[in-house]
Amino acid sequence: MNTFKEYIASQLNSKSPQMDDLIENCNTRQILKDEFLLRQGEQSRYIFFVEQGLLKQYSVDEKGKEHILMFAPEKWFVADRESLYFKRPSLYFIKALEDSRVVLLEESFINKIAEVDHSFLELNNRLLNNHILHLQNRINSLLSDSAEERYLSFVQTYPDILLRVPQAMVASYLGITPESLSRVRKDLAERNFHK
Amino acid sequence: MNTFKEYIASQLNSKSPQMDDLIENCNTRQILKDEFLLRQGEQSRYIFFVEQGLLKQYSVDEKGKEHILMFAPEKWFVADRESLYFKRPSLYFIKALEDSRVVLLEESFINKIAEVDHSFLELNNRLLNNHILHLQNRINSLLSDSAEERYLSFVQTYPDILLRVPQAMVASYLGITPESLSRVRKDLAERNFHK
DNA sequence: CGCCGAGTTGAACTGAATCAAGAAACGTGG
DNA sequence: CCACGTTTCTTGATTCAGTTCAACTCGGCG
Repeated sequence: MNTFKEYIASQLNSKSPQMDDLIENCNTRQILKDEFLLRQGEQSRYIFFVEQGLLKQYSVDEKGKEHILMFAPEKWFVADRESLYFKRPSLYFIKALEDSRVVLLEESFINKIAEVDHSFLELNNRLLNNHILHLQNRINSLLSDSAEERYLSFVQTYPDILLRVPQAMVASYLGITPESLSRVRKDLAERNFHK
Repeated sequence: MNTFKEYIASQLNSKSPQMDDLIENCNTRQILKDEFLLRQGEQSRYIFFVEQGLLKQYSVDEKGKEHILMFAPEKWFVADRESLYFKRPSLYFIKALEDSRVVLLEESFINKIAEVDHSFLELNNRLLNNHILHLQNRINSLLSDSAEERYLSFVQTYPDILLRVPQAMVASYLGITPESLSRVRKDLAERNFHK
């Protein structure tokens, strides 16, 4: 098991029956590989928490090319905050890369649970701050680093995800073509070999 | 005038003398062009609110090249959340591009003011969400768009900043060289002229 | 005047994209 | 267990967007 309830319990030191109630009232959905949780143009109503499986958030440009904004494996949250929070049609898709189990959290959930347990706000804040710093560092990496450097730090940061998704998706996350990633890997392998 | 107090008042509908107290107890600093508010390697203690002037947050890579993560004009917040929130040495610099007046907010300020006025958490949340969506859209733009497209959307989004900073800094924000930006602009001008 | 920083322009170069073809890996049904 | 098609990955040849480096222009300002 790897539930939302357990995750919250592990992050918060307090417990209460009312909180358990709230958490158990959330919708949990079992979804299949390639199912959508959100489509470009739709308005998103939920923050998603991944209990099991793997999601991707991505955009599709005019030429039909995918650009992956994030992968969300177990214990991660994904949301299109622009759509959810500012009630605008979403620019992004969210789709399952594996059969997954996902908890759907309405926007009001945060407020409700915060009423019951004030330390939850602390957690929420930590999560938001953490998200921001990751995005910031990714921007910095896109501005500063070569394709190879970005690949290496991806391998460092997400070794688990590397093994779970096709190479072409890693390329899309890094902002390069699958062909380029293949060559980057070839170069690295050769340089490693000749030591 | 263009104070932090006024800004908060404009964003919140409630007012209280205790809140005014808290706000007035914050340090405000007058800083000169080219002064630093944060250096790479230091640990940041503050969220900065710009009352007047203009800041930039940026990194410097091994080759000494600058990469601008954000500009912060009047009424904006800047912080290195990685450093502030997670107590790590900062990867970034924050520096004044003009003589500026900046309010220094300690991390605890958020908690204190939230105790006094609960609707402040709402505002804090809106700001964090807003920040996240901007970062996300910028990543998407770096993944999807050409230099020219990124320049055009910069012009759209920050027409004011465009006029206040040297072109080379816009280039650094966009992730291209000053020479490239010069050529992008030339091309745009020519294409506009021929019809 | 003459200098200085900011911006432009040119020519050569390079990292990554594109297009096209082939090789491996994989699952599925016979 | 093999034969099959499908999706994934690699490789090569070519093109292209953006970089690099160097020289030059321009406008302000002492």
